Amino acid sequence: MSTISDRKKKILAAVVDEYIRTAEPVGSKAIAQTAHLGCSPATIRNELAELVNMGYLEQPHTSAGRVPTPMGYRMYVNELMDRQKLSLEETEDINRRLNQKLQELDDTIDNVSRLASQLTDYPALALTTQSAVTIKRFDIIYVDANTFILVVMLSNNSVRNKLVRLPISVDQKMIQRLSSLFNASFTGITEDQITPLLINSTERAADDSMGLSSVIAAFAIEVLTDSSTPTASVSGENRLLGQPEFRDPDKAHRLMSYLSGGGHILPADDSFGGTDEVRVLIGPENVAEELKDSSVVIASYDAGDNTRGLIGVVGPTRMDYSAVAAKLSFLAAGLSRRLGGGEAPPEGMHNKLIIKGDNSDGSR
Amino acid sequence: MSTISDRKKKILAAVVDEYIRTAEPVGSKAIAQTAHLGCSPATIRNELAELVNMGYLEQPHTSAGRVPTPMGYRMYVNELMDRQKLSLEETEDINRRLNQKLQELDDTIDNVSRLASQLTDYPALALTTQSAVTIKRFDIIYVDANTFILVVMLSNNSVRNKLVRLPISVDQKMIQRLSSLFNASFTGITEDQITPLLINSTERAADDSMGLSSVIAAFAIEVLTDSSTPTASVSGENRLLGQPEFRDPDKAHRLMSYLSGGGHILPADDSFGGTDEVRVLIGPENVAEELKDSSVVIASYDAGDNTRGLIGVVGPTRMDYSAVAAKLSFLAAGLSRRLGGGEAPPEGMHNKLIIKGDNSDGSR
DNA sequence: ATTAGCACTCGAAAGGCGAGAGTGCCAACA
DNA sequence: TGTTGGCACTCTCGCCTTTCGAGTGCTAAT
Repeated sequence: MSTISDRKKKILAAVVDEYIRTAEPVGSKAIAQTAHLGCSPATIRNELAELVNMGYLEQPHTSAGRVPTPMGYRMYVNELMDRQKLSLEETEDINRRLNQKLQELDDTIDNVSRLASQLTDYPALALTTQSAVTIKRFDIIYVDANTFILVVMLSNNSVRNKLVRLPISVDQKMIQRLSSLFNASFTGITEDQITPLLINSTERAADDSMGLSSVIAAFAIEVLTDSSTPTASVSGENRLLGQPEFRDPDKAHRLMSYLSGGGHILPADDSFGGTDEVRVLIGPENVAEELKDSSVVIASYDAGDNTRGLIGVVGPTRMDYSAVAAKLSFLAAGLSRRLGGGEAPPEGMHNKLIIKGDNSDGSR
Repeated sequence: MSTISDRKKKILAAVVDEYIRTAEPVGSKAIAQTAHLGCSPATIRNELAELVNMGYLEQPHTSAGRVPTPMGYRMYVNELMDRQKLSLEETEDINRRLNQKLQELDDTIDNVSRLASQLTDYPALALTTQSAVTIKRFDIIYVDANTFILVVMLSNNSVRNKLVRLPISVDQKMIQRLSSLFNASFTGITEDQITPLLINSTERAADDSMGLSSVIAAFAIEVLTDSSTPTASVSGENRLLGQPEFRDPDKAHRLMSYLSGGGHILPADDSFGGTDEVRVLIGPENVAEELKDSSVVIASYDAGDNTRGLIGVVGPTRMDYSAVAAKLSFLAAGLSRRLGGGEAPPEGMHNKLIIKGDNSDGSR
């Protein structure tokens, strides 16, 4: 791939900036005015023609302005765009919302996606890629002869409970016995270590003739699968309709349906790097067919207990990458600080914004 | 209001049915064929003209077919449409899904709205109008010197928990003392009965010099407010885009934004009647400006503990009222059976479908 | 009261036209 | 050699006109 002159870069950046702003193909004249390089529209036209040849730009039709190609966006994201720093108001706003959100019930993942969507004004989704979860503690609370409450504390420090009602009577002794037995033998193990054998032995040890053990074990399994199954939450699909590229209802419908289905945004294979890395996937770089002409910006955060969470934002390729990346990065850092175990930078501090993308060759 | 001939009713019904099916203005010829009354298109034209005069129909423009007015739909819903019974497959499908859904975590409200949306293929929302909730049981589980778990069982039989971590150490005795104290004095009371006075006395009784009581009380308050605050869950907004009347992206956007905001669908004033009543609000009968040209079908179910839940479906006025009402009714009955305390009819049984609407005078 | 016939109306789709934005190229220039 | 003004050209978009057809309203006959 041939090198690219400095002036071309400036022009390319100007085209992308302008196109992001207006959503209209941008012409030579406009660039001559906005990017203050001392040269005339004619010169710029020559440069533009070359940028088209190189594959960074394209024209919708012969006599229209230029529009960035995915490759153009890629160049822009990797090298050209100014890494936005958020204003003080913005950072304060985000922190304030974060504090407020996380205080509410810890349906965190819903809140995170909603927050991301509100901040960026694009549809957003949050997901956790929970790794192996184990039970840290197991308690059973006796309510009355037919009722007890299971309480399970997981290795990721979330607590789950379930109310169990029985058609038969159980005495308090039995519950206590079961409680301590489960607390002893079901802690520290992963889901697939809960075997019928284990359940059986517990049952015998507790002198449990009524099969309570299996009910309880079922709950343990349910909680563990549930917690180690990655869950997704999508918010603000409707914001898609604000974007001119989705004026076509069919197009919008397709993408929205895909998203509502908890769309799998990530290229499954690669593992995400460090916390403060932001990944950008542009148009055809996406694996999902439905996303081939949209872009996705993803940030990753430390959700504690070796769990990583992801926040993603979906929009047209003509997305405001700079602003979105900055916001997501900051949001992710904030979440890591609150949820993660590690040594996070103090609040309000800007992390260096590292943006990575698909390392596909530039071919189209 | 003058009476309306029998044949007119049949014609009106035919118009609405056909329009619901095709979304296109329906002409005299089409009716002559579908509704098998032995008369010619010309006769039907005369009748149609009168129906227009009476306000049941209108024409988009002079030489187009007829389209029902809200008043026409109202007549259709109240008297004309055949109360659909669901097929056996459909009822089985719903029951199956219900059983499955409710087994998963009891984020029931989300599941209910999602299910309603899937069933009807319209956007749906579920809400609970929780009444005064009290605490039934209060437990504190000691984990370690700095950690304990609060477990609260509410009068509506849901159980909430919270993990509390302290910068200071607490001994197990203290926790036990607090647990039994709270279990004694915080049960059976509503949120506003938790006064600083009460907290203080608990604090003193427990010999709690570290203010643990207020932390715990804060949780109690949080849970109670949270549970008695009505919450809404909206699903399937995107299905709106499948409807031809929402091909205009702006229109779609407006309504979707409104819905996503947890739109207040109900006319606030009136209390909902019995469980198995389905309410239909047509176009301008809606209070919210955003819904003035859409329709809403609402069913109510018994969510236990004197709590009523609502399931609503939103669509164009040209909505398939019959099918939607039948499905929602059945769904609501199923939910009542599972969640409610009372004497519900057995599974699979069809309840009589009672449809009520706005009792506004027929004026436009 | 119903029906067949017919002129009429109006919107949707198809074609034509002009304006304007933007290009590509060329010749002149530093 | 790179830059610039000039100019003819291209293509879309919006606007107007025309055509077509579905469906009506009215009238006269049954």
